[in-house]
Amino acid sequence: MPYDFRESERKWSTFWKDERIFQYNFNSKKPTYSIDTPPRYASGKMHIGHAFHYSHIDMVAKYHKIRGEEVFFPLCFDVNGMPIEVNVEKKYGIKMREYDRQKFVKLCEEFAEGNIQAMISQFSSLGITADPSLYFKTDSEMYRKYTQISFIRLHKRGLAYKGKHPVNWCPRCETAIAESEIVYEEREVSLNDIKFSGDGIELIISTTRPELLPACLAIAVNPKDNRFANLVGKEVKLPIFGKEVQVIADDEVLMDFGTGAEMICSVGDKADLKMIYKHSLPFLKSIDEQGKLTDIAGKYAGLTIKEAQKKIIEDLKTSGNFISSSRIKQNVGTCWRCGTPLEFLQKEQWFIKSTEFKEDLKKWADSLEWHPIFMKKRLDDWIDSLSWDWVVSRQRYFATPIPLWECKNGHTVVAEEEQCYVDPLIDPPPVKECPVCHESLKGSEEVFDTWMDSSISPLFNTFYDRDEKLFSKMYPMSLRPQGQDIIRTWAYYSLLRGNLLTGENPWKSIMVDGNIMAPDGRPMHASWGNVVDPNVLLDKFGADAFRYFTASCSLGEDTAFRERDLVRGQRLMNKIFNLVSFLEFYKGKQDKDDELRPADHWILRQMNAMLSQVREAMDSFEFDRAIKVAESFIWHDLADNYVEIIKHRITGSKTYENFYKVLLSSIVAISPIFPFIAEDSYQRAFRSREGKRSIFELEYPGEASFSSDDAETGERTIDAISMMRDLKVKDKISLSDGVKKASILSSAEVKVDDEDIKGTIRAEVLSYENGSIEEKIQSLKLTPETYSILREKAEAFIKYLHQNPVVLNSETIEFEGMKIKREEIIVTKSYSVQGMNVNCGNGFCVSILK
RNA sequence: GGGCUCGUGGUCUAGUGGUUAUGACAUCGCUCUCACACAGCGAAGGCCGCCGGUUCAAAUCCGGCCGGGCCCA
Repeated sequence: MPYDFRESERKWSTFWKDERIFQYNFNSKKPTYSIDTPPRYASGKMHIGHAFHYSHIDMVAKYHKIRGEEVFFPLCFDVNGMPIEVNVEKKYGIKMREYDRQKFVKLCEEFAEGNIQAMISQFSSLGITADPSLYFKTDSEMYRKYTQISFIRLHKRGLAYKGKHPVNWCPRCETAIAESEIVYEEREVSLNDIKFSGDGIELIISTTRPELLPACLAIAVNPKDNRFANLVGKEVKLPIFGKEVQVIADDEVLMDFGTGAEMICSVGDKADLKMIYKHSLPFLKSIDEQGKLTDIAGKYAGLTIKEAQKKIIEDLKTSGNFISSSRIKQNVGTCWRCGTPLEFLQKEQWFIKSTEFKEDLKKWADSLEWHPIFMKKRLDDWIDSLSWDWVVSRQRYFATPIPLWECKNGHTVVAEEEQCYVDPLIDPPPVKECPVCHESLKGSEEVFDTWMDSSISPLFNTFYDRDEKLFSKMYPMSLRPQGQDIIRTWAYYSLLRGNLLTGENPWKSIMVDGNIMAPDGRPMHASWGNVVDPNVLLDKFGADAFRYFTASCSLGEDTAFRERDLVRGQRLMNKIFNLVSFLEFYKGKQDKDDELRPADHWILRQMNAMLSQVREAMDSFEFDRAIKVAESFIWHDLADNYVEIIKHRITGSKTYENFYKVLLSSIVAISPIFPFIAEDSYQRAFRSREGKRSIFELEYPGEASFSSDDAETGERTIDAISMMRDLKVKDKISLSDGVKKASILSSAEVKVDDEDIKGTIRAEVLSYENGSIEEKIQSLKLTPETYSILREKAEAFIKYLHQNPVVLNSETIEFEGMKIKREEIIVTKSYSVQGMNVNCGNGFCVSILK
């Protein structure tokens, strides 16, 4: 009966849950291995990318468990923020900003909660055993409390402050628009060339926004641009307005856009914003919330953007400053609701200081262990590129409220720590009135950037401020696993917050994962029709097969989805099932005493090598290497060769015991990747003797002792047997049929295990023959060391050896004045034996006689 | 446009200076063989994206180009 993975997966995931196999034990004496689980965002079903990431994380968790560590792997969900708001709007056909705020938040909470249940069950079917006893959700009061407290602490230390920063603003809806609410549209706009003049100089700039002329702060040119080389640093006058601005150099100015000179205004777009911070220019407000020009626009004040644009162009024409205009295509950010082009509007925002910690941040990042290492460079580059502090306030509903109250004069009162969790729209301020101007206080309507919540996960997980003793034991955590796309957010902000609040990095190492692409190599998009549903895969191939695929992807690299890897995974799963069936079949049928034979030593040697390679690979998060090594051992060494050789003697107790041990060790080694078949095998064939409830309560196997000499003989025996079996296949002799004679043909002595050969091949006799065997050099290899000594003469040397094989009989070989040791040459010979059907390998040939 | 990254048989992939480039899936032979036909044995299939450089020697190091991916508050 073949392996029923559906039944097995159902059974063991329930078993793990009921028996709490993966529950963290706070009283354990084992060292803790803690994982800062990415809180899964609860906006909908998990897709294949999530399944992929969490499978990797789960492999790490299970691996550390069998390495004897107490694994802290919380089950957690992120719910704050816009995607859920948008989903709720869609689901109920409502608009957030036109709906009652508290009711809307309730709908968001319910929506998220509904998804969470579905996600927990998906985790479970993937064999991901994140610990429900360590459950958290980022909108719980307990969690938000620490988001708020951490803000209060940073505020007290002067690290949180209020300043001006632009937000995307829809002048028609009169509201802030989040980045992800922006719809980019290609529109045709006018690019106008306008003449600026100064003290004996003149230059022509290009702009699509002439109405921002009154807010012009500077003219920027590229320092490499010879056309403007003599103008940098000089002052020019704004046409119409007469104000003097400086010509500055910045290498981000595009030389081939328009005339190569551009206005820096406050604030037309993101490029302007960067320039303003970079060159410390002031913020001017030339457009107001309704999209009309402000007082600084002088006679244009009160005009709409369109009107002002027309009027200013007309006036520029009159004054002779208008040179020309051309139509270009441009991506314009528009409001998702009404399609109005958005403005960048300066508003009061809360910041957390980060730019002054740039050098510290790089040092902190440097003291983390990165997997893979190149991901650190991305963070470093991000840090280097920072021009302004972290803006933490958002004008939205479903997130952690900023714990403060304001009076009408703009003074703020921040909540006391004891009040948290606090909602200033509901709860009263800690003082009755503004301590500065005695005006009444109003709760802030703003909420935190959701990264404020997510980036305290390592603090929350380690009981920061809740339990000093636990905190000092748990912090920093062992590992932060995360996606490459959020290095600049989650990793960066967590590193900043953790260090600012505790003076220490939040984790010891970080593992950064790539993405799963569609089979066509592009990202999966519903609209491209290339999405692969993980549930379909689980039903068709099973969770272990899916995990096999995820293991075969190198950490940090984007990999196209490959169903064929699931095919292979499923086959390996069945291979293991059948090996266990074989063991079970012979259980209790041992009726003779025996001794370990060379092949047994050989399999132990191979197993040791496999175990240490898998360990090294898993220690460095190289799942692909781990699965490859384990698979090759199980499939080829164990199943193809060892099982064949012991079939004739498994009724001996030592043989059986050896197979039992090797098989169990192999299954334990692979259990983090193949948890279901591993558990199933354990329960079926090993639990009654091993005693532990689950395979995950066993420890990673240690080194087995073996004799090297015997292992060598074993290897030759394996070679001889596989060549002989091959001959049987070629001669169409059934493998179960006996043969009269099996022969080893060689000119030199060959040490093999006669009994195993006879037993496996079912030969009556094994004879050693020194017949008329012709030896021919099949291939010659030099060790790399020899190769580097011989260099260009290497090929000539190899040719010489081919022509004069006799010299290989001496210890040292002289060639063009150089002496090369015989042992530096690796020779493979080919053999032929006249009149006989033979198979030849490394050092000898074999034949069989029916 | 910038940073990082990837580009290897039909498909996907291993391989960070050396000799005959790894494996999987698919394909084609031959075998129901007593754990497994979800298997075994064998075969075919590659100027390692392109161009140039360094080197006795490059899939591998360097530069440029072309194409894919992530990120750019």
